[in-house]
Amino acid sequence: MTATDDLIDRLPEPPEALARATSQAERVADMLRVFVIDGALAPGTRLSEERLSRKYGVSRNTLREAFRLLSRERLLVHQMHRGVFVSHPTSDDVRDLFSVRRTLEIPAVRGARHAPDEAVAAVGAAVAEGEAAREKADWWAMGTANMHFHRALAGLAGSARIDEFMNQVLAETRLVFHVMNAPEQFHAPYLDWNRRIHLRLAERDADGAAAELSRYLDASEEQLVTAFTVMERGSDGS
Amino acid sequence: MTATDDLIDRLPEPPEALARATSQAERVADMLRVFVIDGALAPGTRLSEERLSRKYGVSRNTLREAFRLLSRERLLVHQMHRGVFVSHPTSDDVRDLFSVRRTLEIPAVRGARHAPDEAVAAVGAAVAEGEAAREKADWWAMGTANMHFHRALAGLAGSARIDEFMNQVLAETRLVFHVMNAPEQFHAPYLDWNRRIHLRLAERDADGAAAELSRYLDASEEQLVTAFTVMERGSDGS
DNA sequence: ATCGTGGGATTGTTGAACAATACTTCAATC
DNA sequence: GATTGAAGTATTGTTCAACAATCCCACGAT
Repeated sequence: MTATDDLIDRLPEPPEALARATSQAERVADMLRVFVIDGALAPGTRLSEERLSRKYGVSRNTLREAFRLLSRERLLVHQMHRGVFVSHPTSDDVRDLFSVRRTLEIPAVRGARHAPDEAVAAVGAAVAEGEAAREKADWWAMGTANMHFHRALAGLAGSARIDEFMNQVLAETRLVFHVMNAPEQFHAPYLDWNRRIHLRLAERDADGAAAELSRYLDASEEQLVTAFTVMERGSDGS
Repeated sequence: MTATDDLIDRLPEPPEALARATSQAERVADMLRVFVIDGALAPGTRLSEERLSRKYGVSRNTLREAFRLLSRERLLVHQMHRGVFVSHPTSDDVRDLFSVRRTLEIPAVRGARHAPDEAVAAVGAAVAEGEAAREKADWWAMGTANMHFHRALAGLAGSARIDEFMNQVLAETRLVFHVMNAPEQFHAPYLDWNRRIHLRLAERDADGAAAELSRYLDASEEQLVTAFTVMERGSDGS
Protein backbone atom coordinates (compact mmCIF):
# COMPACT_ATOMS: atom_id res chain seq x y z
CA MET A 1 0.00 0.00 0.00
CA THR A 2 1.89 3.06 -1.24
CA ALA A 3 1.03 6.73 -1.20
CA THR A 4 0.06 6.45 -4.86
CA ASP A 5 -2.57 3.88 -4.02
CA ASP A 6 -4.05 6.22 -1.49
CA LEU A 7 -4.38 8.95 -4.06
CA ILE A 8 -6.00 6.62 -6.55
CA ASP A 9 -8.48 5.45 -3.99
CA ARG A 10 -9.54 9.02 -3.42
CA LEU A 11 -10.29 9.61 -7.10
CA PRO A 12 -13.89 10.49 -7.91
CA GLU A 13 -16.35 7.73 -8.72
CA PRO A 14 -16.44 6.63 -12.36
CA PRO A 15 -19.08 8.41 -14.44
CA GLU A 16 -21.92 6.06 -15.24
CA ALA A 17 -21.37 6.33 -18.96
CA LEU A 18 -18.06 4.57 -18.63
CA ALA A 19 -19.58 1.20 -17.89
CA ARG A 20 -21.44 0.90 -21.12
CA ALA A 21 -20.12 1.51 -24.56
CA THR A 22 -23.41 1.47 -26.39
CA SER A 23 -24.16 -1.40 -28.71
CA GLN A 24 -25.57 -1.00 -32.17
CA ALA A 25 -28.89 -2.44 -31.08
CA GLU A 26 -29.18 0.18 -28.35
CA ARG A 27 -28.40 2.97 -30.76
CA VAL A 28 -31.08 1.71 -33.12
CA ALA A 29 -33.50 1.49 -30.21
CA ASP A 30 -32.67 5.05 -29.21
CA MET A 31 -33.41 6.26 -32.70
CA LEU A 32 -36.68 4.41 -32.97
CA ARG A 33 -37.70 5.57 -29.51
CA VAL A 34 -37.40 9.16 -30.65
CA PHE A 35 -39.41 8.40 -33.77
CA VAL A 36 -42.18 6.87 -31.73
CA ILE A 37 -42.28 9.53 -29.03
CA ASP A 38 -42.09 12.39 -31.51
CA GLY A 39 -44.85 10.90 -33.59
CA ALA A 40 -42.83 10.29 -36.74
CA LEU A 41 -44.17 6.77 -36.45
CA ALA A 42 -47.90 6.88 -35.81
CA PRO A 43 -49.48 4.51 -33.30
CA GLY A 44 -50.52 1.29 -34.98
CA THR A 45 -47.83 1.46 -37.65
CA ARG A 46 -46.21 -1.83 -38.41
CA LEU A 47 -42.42 -1.87 -38.45
CA SER A 48 -41.22 -4.18 -41.18
CA GLU A 49 -38.02 -5.93 -40.26
CA GLU A 50 -36.82 -6.16 -43.82
CA ARG A 51 -37.49 -2.56 -44.79
CA LEU A 52 -36.05 -1.07 -41.62
CA SER A 53 -32.98 -3.25 -41.69
CA ARG A 54 -32.31 -2.20 -45.27
CA LYS A 55 -33.06 1.45 -44.58
CA TYR A 56 -30.73 1.75 -41.61
CA GLY A 57 -28.09 -0.71 -42.70
CA VAL A 58 -28.36 -3.07 -39.76
CA SER A 59 -29.07 -6.75 -39.85
CA ARG A 60 -32.46 -8.14 -39.01
CA ASN A 61 -31.04 -9.71 -35.87
CA THR A 62 -29.75 -6.44 -34.53
CA LEU A 63 -33.02 -4.76 -35.38
CA ARG A 64 -34.91 -7.43 -33.51
CA GLU A 65 -32.80 -6.80 -30.43
CA ALA A 66 -33.84 -3.17 -30.62
CA PHE A 67 -37.49 -4.21 -30.99
CA ARG A 68 -37.25 -6.28 -27.83
CA LEU A 69 -35.95 -3.33 -25.89
CA LEU A 70 -38.75 -1.05 -27.00
CA SER A 71 -41.42 -3.69 -26.51
CA ARG A 72 -40.34 -3.99 -22.91
CA GLU A 73 -40.96 -0.26 -22.60
CA ARG A 74 -44.42 -0.75 -24.07
CA LEU A 75 -43.67 1.63 -26.91
CA LEU A 76 -43.91 -1.23 -29.38
CA VAL A 77 -46.07 -4.30 -29.18
CA HIS A 78 -44.94 -7.57 -30.59
CA GLN A 79 -47.35 -10.10 -32.05
CA MET A 80 -46.09 -13.55 -32.91
CA HIS A 81 -45.51 -14.02 -36.61
CA ARG A 82 -47.14 -10.71 -37.35
CA GLY A 83 -44.43 -8.28 -36.44
CA VAL A 84 -44.03 -5.29 -34.16
CA PHE A 85 -46.34 -2.31 -34.17
CA VAL A 86 -46.19 1.09 -32.58
CA SER A 87 -48.33 0.88 -29.45
CA HIS A 88 -51.85 2.18 -29.71
CA PRO A 89 -52.98 2.95 -26.17
CA THR A 90 -56.65 2.77 -25.25
CA SER A 91 -58.61 4.76 -22.71
CA ASP A 92 -58.01 1.92 -20.27
CA ASP A 93 -54.31 2.49 -20.71
CA VAL A 94 -54.81 6.18 -20.01
CA ARG A 95 -56.53 5.38 -16.75
CA ASP A 96 -53.80 2.93 -15.81
CA LEU A 97 -51.08 5.41 -16.65
CA PHE A 98 -52.64 8.01 -14.40
CA SER A 99 -53.06 5.47 -11.67
CA VAL A 100 -49.34 4.79 -11.87
CA ARG A 101 -48.49 8.46 -11.94
CA ARG A 102 -50.58 9.12 -8.86
CA THR A 103 -48.81 6.29 -7.10
CA LEU A 104 -45.36 7.52 -8.02
CA GLU A 105 -45.65 11.27 -8.04
CA ILE A 106 -47.79 12.04 -5.02
CA PRO A 107 -45.74 10.12 -2.45
CA ALA A 108 -42.58 11.54 -4.00
CA VAL A 109 -43.89 15.07 -3.56
CA ARG A 110 -45.25 14.41 -0.11
CA GLY A 111 -41.87 13.11 0.97
CA ALA A 112 -40.08 16.07 -0.54
CA ARG A 113 -39.25 17.51 2.87
CA HIS A 114 -36.17 15.31 2.86
CA ALA A 115 -35.34 15.73 -0.78
CA PRO A 116 -32.08 17.47 -1.67
CA ASP A 117 -32.26 21.04 -2.93
CA GLU A 118 -31.02 20.09 -6.38
CA ALA A 119 -34.02 17.83 -6.85
CA VAL A 120 -36.37 20.70 -6.09
CA ALA A 121 -34.33 22.95 -8.35
CA ALA A 122 -34.82 20.47 -11.18
CA VAL A 123 -38.56 20.91 -10.77
CA GLY A 124 -38.15 24.65 -11.02
CA ALA A 125 -36.00 24.33 -14.11
CA ALA A 126 -38.70 22.31 -15.83
CA VAL A 127 -41.28 24.96 -15.00
CA ALA A 128 -39.05 27.64 -16.48
CA GLU A 129 -38.49 25.49 -19.55
CA GLY A 130 -42.22 25.24 -20.06
CA GLU A 131 -42.78 28.96 -19.69
CA ALA A 132 -40.02 29.70 -22.18
CA ALA A 133 -41.69 27.34 -24.63
CA ARG A 134 -45.01 29.08 -24.12
CA GLU A 135 -43.38 32.42 -24.96
CA LYS A 136 -42.35 31.00 -28.29
CA ALA A 137 -45.68 29.23 -28.79
CA ASP A 138 -43.70 26.04 -29.26
CA TRP A 139 -46.32 23.50 -28.28
CA TRP A 140 -44.13 20.52 -28.80
CA ALA A 141 -41.46 21.93 -26.50
CA MET A 142 -44.17 22.61 -23.95
CA GLY A 143 -45.09 18.97 -23.96
CA THR A 144 -41.47 18.04 -23.47
CA ALA A 145 -41.14 20.51 -20.63
CA ASN A 146 -44.21 19.11 -18.98
CA MET A 147 -42.68 15.66 -19.21
CA HIS A 148 -39.54 16.97 -17.58
CA PHE A 149 -41.63 18.55 -14.85
CA HIS A 150 -43.28 15.32 -13.90
CA ARG A 151 -40.07 13.39 -14.22
CA ALA A 152 -38.54 15.83 -11.78
CA LEU A 153 -41.44 15.31 -9.38
CA ALA A 154 -40.91 11.57 -9.41
CA GLY A 155 -37.21 12.23 -9.04
CA LEU A 156 -37.86 13.72 -5.61
CA ALA A 157 -38.15 10.14 -4.36
CA GLY A 158 -34.48 9.66 -5.14
CA SER A 159 -34.86 6.13 -6.45
CA ALA A 160 -33.12 4.97 -9.62
CA ARG A 161 -35.75 2.33 -10.30
CA ILE A 162 -38.61 4.76 -9.89
CA ASP A 163 -36.87 7.20 -12.19
CA GLU A 164 -36.62 4.58 -14.87
CA PHE A 165 -40.19 3.43 -14.46
CA MET A 166 -41.42 6.99 -14.56
CA ASN A 167 -39.53 7.59 -17.77
CA GLN A 168 -41.35 4.72 -19.39
CA VAL A 169 -44.68 5.89 -18.11
CA LEU A 170 -44.13 9.38 -19.43
CA ALA A 171 -43.00 8.12 -22.82
CA GLU A 172 -46.16 6.10 -23.02
CA THR A 173 -48.20 9.08 -21.91
CA ARG A 174 -46.74 11.00 -24.78
CA LEU A 175 -47.94 8.31 -27.14
CA VAL A 176 -51.43 8.98 -25.88
CA PHE A 177 -51.25 12.49 -27.22
CA HIS A 178 -50.40 11.15 -30.63
CA VAL A 179 -53.38 8.85 -30.60
CA MET A 180 -55.60 11.87 -30.22
CA ASN A 181 -55.13 14.27 -33.07
CA ALA A 182 -55.29 17.41 -30.94
CA PRO A 183 -52.04 16.97 -29.16
CA GLU A 184 -50.16 19.79 -27.65
CA GLN A 185 -52.43 22.61 -26.60
CA PHE A 186 -53.56 20.27 -23.87
CA HIS A 187 -50.49 21.18 -21.91
CA ALA A 188 -50.98 24.93 -21.97
CA PRO A 189 -53.49 25.34 -19.13
CA TYR A 190 -51.36 23.26 -16.82
CA LEU A 191 -48.33 25.47 -16.88
CA ASP A 192 -49.60 27.77 -14.14
CA TRP A 193 -50.45 24.74 -12.11
CA ASN A 194 -46.90 23.52 -12.45
CA ARG A 195 -45.58 26.80 -11.16
CA ARG A 196 -47.89 26.69 -8.15
CA ILE A 197 -46.71 23.21 -7.29
CA HIS A 198 -43.11 24.23 -7.52
CA LEU A 199 -43.77 27.26 -5.35
CA ARG A 200 -45.17 25.08 -2.60
CA LEU A 201 -42.20 22.78 -2.93
CA ALA A 202 -39.77 25.63 -2.69
CA GLU A 203 -41.44 26.71 0.56
CA ARG A 204 -41.15 23.11 1.70
CA ASP A 205 -44.91 22.84 1.95
CA ALA A 206 -44.85 19.26 0.75
CA ASP A 207 -48.42 18.40 1.69
CA GLY A 208 -49.75 21.48 -0.04
CA ALA A 209 -47.80 20.63 -3.15
CA ALA A 210 -49.07 17.08 -3.05
CA ALA A 211 -52.66 18.28 -2.75
CA GLU A 212 -52.24 20.56 -5.75
CA LEU A 213 -50.66 17.76 -7.72
CA SER A 214 -53.51 15.45 -6.84
CA ARG A 215 -56.05 17.91 -8.22
CA TYR A 216 -53.87 18.43 -11.26
CA LEU A 217 -53.79 14.74 -12.04
CA ASP A 218 -57.53 14.40 -11.52
CA ALA A 219 -58.25 17.22 -13.92
CA SER A 220 -55.75 16.05 -16.49
CA GLU A 221 -57.00 12.49 -16.45
CA GLU A 222 -60.60 13.61 -16.66
CA GLN A 223 -59.86 15.73 -19.69
CA LEU A 224 -57.85 13.06 -21.45
CA VAL A 225 -60.24 10.22 -20.78
CA THR A 226 -63.27 12.10 -22.01
CA ALA A 227 -61.48 13.22 -25.14
CA PHE A 228 -60.34 9.68 -25.57
CA THR A 229 -63.64 7.92 -25.18
CA VAL A 230 -65.27 10.32 -27.61
CA MET A 231 -62.56 9.52 -30.10
CA GLU A 232 -62.78 5.79 -29.50
CA ARG A 233 -66.51 5.87 -30.04
CA GLY A 234 -66.02 7.77 -33.26
CA SER A 235 -63.34 5.58 -34.80
CA ASP A 236 -65.17 2.43 -33.81
CA GLY A 237 -66.71 1.35 -37.11
CA SER A 238 -70.05 0.06 -35.84
CA MET B 1 -76.46 -7.20 -37.22
CA THR B 2 -78.01 -10.58 -36.45
CA ALA B 3 -78.87 -12.30 -33.19
CA THR B 4 -75.73 -14.39 -33.59
CA ASP B 5 -73.60 -11.28 -33.60
CA ASP B 6 -75.20 -10.20 -30.39
CA LEU B 7 -74.33 -13.47 -28.74
CA ILE B 8 -70.77 -13.30 -29.94
CA ASP B 9 -70.38 -9.79 -28.64
CA ARG B 10 -71.41 -11.01 -25.21
CA LEU B 11 -68.77 -13.73 -25.12
CA PRO B 12 -66.20 -13.39 -22.34
CA GLU B 13 -63.04 -11.45 -22.99
CA PRO B 14 -60.18 -13.45 -24.52
CA PRO B 15 -57.81 -14.92 -21.95
CA GLU B 16 -54.54 -13.04 -21.99
CA ALA B 17 -52.59 -16.11 -23.01
CA LEU B 18 -54.29 -16.12 -26.37
CA ALA B 19 -52.51 -13.07 -27.64
CA ARG B 20 -49.06 -14.52 -27.32
CA ALA B 21 -47.99 -17.90 -28.43
CA THR B 22 -44.67 -17.88 -26.65
CA SER B 23 -41.52 -17.58 -28.67
CA GLN B 24 -38.48 -19.70 -28.10
CA ALA B 25 -36.58 -16.75 -26.71
CA GLU B 26 -39.30 -16.17 -24.15
CA ARG B 27 -39.30 -19.79 -23.11
CA VAL B 28 -35.55 -19.70 -22.65
CA ALA B 29 -35.92 -16.49 -20.67
CA ASP B 30 -38.56 -18.11 -18.48
CA MET B 31 -36.27 -21.00 -17.75
CA LEU B 32 -33.29 -18.81 -16.94
CA ARG B 33 -35.46 -16.57 -14.80
CA VAL B 34 -36.35 -19.52 -12.62
CA PHE B 35 -32.71 -20.52 -12.39
CA VAL B 36 -31.74 -17.06 -11.26
CA ILE B 37 -34.56 -16.57 -8.79
CA ASP B 38 -34.19 -20.03 -7.32
CA GLY B 39 -30.48 -19.55 -6.92
CA ALA B 40 -29.36 -22.31 -9.28
CA LEU B 41 -27.30 -19.58 -10.87
CA ALA B 42 -25.46 -17.65 -8.19
CA PRO B 43 -25.19 -13.88 -8.39
CA GLY B 44 -22.11 -12.87 -10.32
CA THR B 45 -22.05 -15.98 -12.48
CA ARG B 46 -21.19 -15.36 -16.07
CA LEU B 47 -23.51 -16.92 -18.64
CA SER B 48 -21.48 -18.09 -21.60
CA GLU B 49 -23.37 -17.75 -24.85
CA GLU B 50 -21.66 -20.67 -26.48
CA ARG B 51 -22.07 -23.11 -23.61
CA LEU B 52 -25.68 -22.24 -22.91
CA SER B 53 -26.68 -22.32 -26.53
CA ARG B 54 -25.15 -25.76 -26.90
CA LYS B 55 -26.60 -27.01 -23.64
CA TYR B 56 -30.16 -25.96 -24.41
CA GLY B 57 -30.10 -26.44 -28.15
CA VAL B 58 -30.92 -22.90 -29.15
CA SER B 59 -28.89 -20.63 -31.37
CA ARG B 60 -26.78 -17.87 -29.96
CA ASN B 61 -29.10 -15.30 -31.48
CA THR B 62 -32.13 -16.68 -29.72
CA LEU B 63 -30.22 -16.91 -26.47
CA ARG B 64 -29.21 -13.29 -26.77
CA GLU B 65 -32.82 -12.26 -27.17
CA ALA B 66 -33.53 -14.04 -23.90
CA PHE B 67 -30.61 -12.23 -22.28
CA ARG B 68 -32.04 -8.89 -23.34
CA LEU B 69 -35.35 -9.69 -21.74
CA LEU B 70 -33.78 -10.62 -18.42
CA SER B 71 -31.39 -7.70 -18.46
CA ARG B 72 -34.34 -5.37 -18.75
CA GLU B 73 -35.70 -7.00 -15.59
CA ARG B 74 -32.37 -6.35 -13.89
CA LEU B 75 -31.90 -10.04 -13.18
CA LEU B 76 -28.93 -10.12 -15.53
CA VAL B 77 -26.44 -7.39 -16.27
CA HIS B 78 -24.82 -7.01 -19.62
CA GLN B 79 -21.32 -5.69 -20.09
CA MET B 80 -20.08 -4.91 -23.56
CA HIS B 81 -17.79 -7.57 -24.98
CA ARG B 82 -17.66 -9.29 -21.62
CA GLY B 83 -20.97 -11.07 -21.54
CA VAL B 84 -23.96 -11.25 -19.25
CA PHE B 85 -23.77 -11.98 -15.55
CA VAL B 86 -26.32 -12.79 -12.91
CA SER B 87 -27.00 -9.54 -11.08
CA HIS B 88 -25.20 -9.01 -7.81
CA PRO B 89 -27.19 -6.43 -5.86
CA THR B 90 -25.46 -4.17 -3.38
CA SER B 91 -26.77 -2.66 -0.16
CA ASP B 92 -27.61 0.43 -2.17
CA ASP B 93 -29.85 -1.71 -4.32
CA VAL B 94 -31.52 -3.07 -1.20
CA ARG B 95 -32.32 0.43 -0.03
CA ASP B 96 -33.63 1.37 -3.44
CA LEU B 97 -35.77 -1.73 -3.65
CA PHE B 98 -37.37 -0.94 -0.32
CA SER B 99 -37.91 2.63 -1.36
CA VAL B 100 -39.80 1.36 -4.38
CA ARG B 101 -41.78 -1.11 -2.32
CA ARG B 102 -42.83 1.59 0.11
CA THR B 103 -43.94 3.74 -2.79
CA LEU B 104 -45.95 0.98 -4.39
CA GLU B 105 -47.31 -1.02 -1.50
CA ILE B 106 -48.33 1.59 1.03
CA PRO B 107 -50.53 3.68 -1.26
CA ALA B 108 -52.03 0.48 -2.62
CA VAL B 109 -52.97 -0.65 0.87
CA ARG B 110 -54.15 2.78 1.92
CA GLY B 111 -56.46 2.91 -1.09
CA ALA B 112 -57.77 -0.59 -0.41
CA ARG B 113 -61.14 0.71 0.66
CA HIS B 114 -62.17 0.70 -2.97
CA ALA B 115 -60.40 -2.51 -3.89
CA PRO B 116 -62.53 -5.46 -4.98
CA ASP B 117 -63.05 -8.29 -2.52
CA GLU B 118 -61.10 -10.74 -4.66
CA ALA B 119 -58.01 -8.58 -4.35
CA VAL B 120 -58.24 -8.69 -0.56
CA ALA B 121 -58.91 -12.41 -0.73
CA ALA B 122 -55.70 -12.86 -2.70
CA VAL B 123 -53.83 -11.29 0.20
CA GLY B 124 -55.46 -13.74 2.58
CA ALA B 125 -54.58 -16.66 0.34
CA ALA B 126 -50.93 -15.66 0.38
CA VAL B 127 -50.98 -15.50 4.18
CA ALA B 128 -52.46 -18.98 4.34
CA GLU B 129 -49.88 -20.21 1.87
CA GLY B 130 -47.12 -18.92 4.09
CA GLU B 131 -48.54 -20.52 7.21
CA ALA B 132 -48.88 -23.84 5.45
CA ALA B 133 -45.26 -23.60 4.43
CA ARG B 134 -44.25 -22.85 8.01
CA GLU B 135 -46.05 -26.00 9.15
CA LYS B 136 -43.87 -28.01 6.83
CA ALA B 137 -40.78 -26.01 7.73
CA ASP B 138 -40.36 -25.38 4.02
CA TRP B 139 -38.35 -22.17 4.12
CA TRP B 140 -38.15 -21.77 0.41
CA ALA B 141 -41.91 -22.01 0.04
CA MET B 142 -42.23 -19.45 2.80
CA GLY B 143 -40.16 -17.05 0.80
CA THR B 144 -42.35 -17.64 -2.20
CA ALA B 145 -45.48 -17.12 -0.14
CA ASN B 146 -44.09 -13.88 1.21
CA MET B 147 -43.47 -12.75 -2.34
CA HIS B 148 -47.05 -13.58 -3.21
CA PHE B 149 -48.23 -11.65 -0.18
CA HIS B 150 -46.52 -8.48 -1.23
CA ARG B 151 -47.50 -8.95 -4.83
CA ALA B 152 -51.09 -9.17 -3.65
CA LEU B 153 -50.69 -5.97 -1.65
CA ALA B 154 -49.46 -4.11 -4.70
CA GLY B 155 -52.29 -5.72 -6.64
CA LEU B 156 -54.78 -3.81 -4.51
CA ALA B 157 -53.96 -0.81 -6.64
CA GLY B 158 -55.54 -2.58 -9.60
CA SER B 159 -52.98 -1.40 -12.13
CA ALA B 160 -51.47 -3.74 -14.70
CA ARG B 161 -48.30 -1.68 -14.96
CA ILE B 162 -47.78 -1.57 -11.23
CA ASP B 163 -48.33 -5.32 -11.04
CA GLU B 164 -45.61 -5.88 -13.60
CA PHE B 165 -43.20 -3.49 -11.97
CA MET B 166 -43.81 -5.07 -8.59
CA ASN B 167 -43.09 -8.49 -10.02
CA GLN B 168 -39.70 -7.30 -11.16
CA VAL B 169 -38.96 -5.66 -7.85
CA LEU B 170 -39.85 -8.80 -5.95
CA ALA B 171 -37.77 -11.00 -8.24
CA GLU B 172 -34.85 -8.71 -7.61
CA THR B 173 -35.53 -8.76 -3.90
CA ARG B 174 -35.29 -12.49 -4.01
CA LEU B 175 -31.86 -12.19 -5.57
CA VAL B 176 -30.83 -10.23 -2.53
CA PHE B 177 -31.46 -13.24 -0.36
CA HIS B 178 -29.15 -15.30 -2.50
CA VAL B 179 -26.40 -12.75 -2.16
CA MET B 180 -26.51 -13.25 1.59
CA ASN B 181 -25.88 -16.83 2.52
CA ALA B 182 -28.53 -16.97 5.26
CA PRO B 183 -31.53 -16.77 3.05
CA GLU B 184 -34.86 -18.05 4.09
CA GLN B 185 -35.30 -17.96 7.83
CA PHE B 186 -35.50 -14.24 7.38
CA HIS B 187 -39.09 -14.59 6.36
CA ALA B 188 -40.27 -16.54 9.38
CA PRO B 189 -40.78 -13.70 11.87
CA TYR B 190 -42.81 -11.74 9.37
CA LEU B 191 -45.57 -14.25 8.93
CA ASP B 192 -47.57 -13.04 11.92
CA TRP B 193 -47.13 -9.52 10.68
CA ASN B 194 -48.61 -10.54 7.35
CA ARG B 195 -51.64 -11.99 9.06
CA ARG B 196 -52.19 -8.82 11.08
CA ILE B 197 -52.06 -6.73 7.93
CA HIS B 198 -54.56 -8.96 6.21
CA LEU B 199 -56.86 -8.81 9.23
CA ARG B 200 -56.93 -5.04 9.09
CA LEU B 201 -57.59 -5.20 5.40
CA ALA B 202 -60.45 -7.61 5.86
CA GLU B 203 -62.03 -5.18 8.33
CA ARG B 204 -61.47 -2.46 5.73
CA ASP B 205 -59.21 -0.60 8.12
CA ALA B 206 -56.97 0.52 5.29
CA ASP B 207 -55.04 3.13 7.23
CA GLY B 208 -54.33 0.71 10.03
CA ALA B 209 -53.09 -1.86 7.56
CA ALA B 210 -50.91 0.73 5.87
CA ALA B 211 -49.39 1.72 9.19
CA GLU B 212 -48.57 -1.88 10.01
CA LEU B 213 -47.08 -2.38 6.59
CA SER B 214 -44.95 0.70 6.98
CA ARG B 215 -43.47 -0.63 10.21
CA TYR B 216 -43.00 -4.01 8.58
CA LEU B 217 -41.01 -2.52 5.73
CA ASP B 218 -38.90 -0.43 8.09
CA ALA B 219 -38.00 -3.46 10.15
CA SER B 220 -37.35 -5.67 7.18
CA GLU B 221 -35.14 -3.14 5.45
CA GLU B 222 -33.23 -2.44 8.63
CA GLN B 223 -32.54 -6.13 9.11
CA LEU B 224 -31.50 -6.71 5.53
CA VAL B 225 -29.31 -3.67 5.20
CA THR B 226 -27.37 -4.39 8.37
CA ALA B 227 -26.84 -7.99 7.40
CA PHE B 228 -25.80 -6.78 4.01
CA THR B 229 -23.29 -4.16 5.04
CA VAL B 230 -21.66 -6.61 7.42
CA MET B 231 -21.35 -9.05 4.57
CA GLU B 232 -20.05 -6.44 2.14
CA ARG B 233 -17.42 -5.39 4.63
CA GLY B 234 -16.42 -8.99 5.06
CA SER B 235 -16.08 -9.94 1.41
CA ASP B 236 -14.30 -6.70 0.60
CA GLY B 237 -10.69 -7.81 0.60
CA SER B 238 -9.09 -4.75 2.15
C1' DA C 1 -72.54 -14.12 -47.75
C1' DT C 2 -69.76 -17.77 -45.82
C1' DC C 3 -66.40 -21.11 -45.96
C1' DG C 4 -62.12 -23.74 -47.66
C1' DT C 5 -57.91 -23.49 -50.19
C1' DG C 6 -54.30 -22.18 -52.22
C1' DG C 7 -50.05 -18.76 -53.07
C1' DG C 8 -47.27 -14.97 -51.45
C1' DA C 9 -45.25 -12.37 -47.91
C1' DT C 10 -43.29 -11.88 -43.30
C1' DT C 11 -41.55 -13.41 -39.24
C1' DG C 12 -38.96 -17.20 -36.26
C1' DT C 13 -34.84 -19.62 -35.81
C1' DT C 14 -30.68 -21.49 -37.08
C1' DG C 15 -25.73 -21.91 -38.35
C1' DA C 16 -21.65 -20.07 -39.92
C1' DA C 17 -18.58 -16.47 -40.70
C1' DC C 18 -15.79 -12.51 -39.58
C1' DA C 19 -14.69 -8.24 -36.84
C1' DA C 20 -14.05 -6.10 -32.45
C1' DT C 21 -12.91 -6.40 -27.88
C1' DA C 22 -11.40 -8.36 -23.51
C1' DC C 23 -8.58 -11.64 -21.03
C1' DT C 24 -4.19 -14.31 -20.36
C1' DT C 25 0.41 -15.31 -20.68
C1' DC C 26 5.02 -14.32 -20.71
C1' DA C 27 9.05 -11.87 -21.55
C1' DA C 28 11.36 -7.37 -20.95
C1' DT C 29 12.27 -3.54 -18.03
C1' DC C 30 12.98 -0.70 -14.10
C1' DG D 1 10.05 -8.36 -7.21
C1' DA D 2 6.62 -5.66 -9.28
C1' DT D 3 5.13 -3.27 -13.32
C1' DT D 4 4.78 -2.60 -18.13
C1' DG D 5 4.22 -4.12 -23.07
C1' DA D 6 3.15 -7.16 -26.56
C1' DA D 7 2.07 -11.18 -28.21
C1' DG D 8 -1.86 -15.00 -28.69
C1' DT D 9 -6.41 -16.84 -27.26
C1' DA D 10 -11.16 -16.78 -26.16
C1' DT D 11 -15.55 -14.50 -26.22
C1' DT D 12 -18.80 -11.41 -27.71
C1' DG D 13 -20.87 -8.16 -31.57
C1' DT D 14 -22.80 -8.17 -35.97
C1' DT D 15 -23.90 -9.67 -40.35
C1' DC D 16 -25.58 -12.79 -43.81
C1' DA D 17 -28.10 -16.50 -45.98
C1' DA D 18 -31.13 -20.14 -45.62
C1' DC D 19 -35.26 -22.59 -44.35
C1' DA D 20 -39.45 -23.51 -41.47
C1' DA D 21 -43.64 -21.72 -39.45
C1' DT D 22 -47.25 -18.72 -39.63
C1' DC D 23 -50.23 -15.23 -41.17
C1' DC D 24 -52.69 -12.57 -44.76
C1' DC D 25 -55.21 -12.11 -48.97
C1' DA D 26 -57.57 -13.30 -52.97
C1' DC D 27 -59.96 -16.58 -55.44
C1' DG D 28 -63.30 -19.86 -56.19
C1' DA D 29 -66.84 -23.35 -54.38
C1' DT D 30 -70.81 -24.03 -51.76
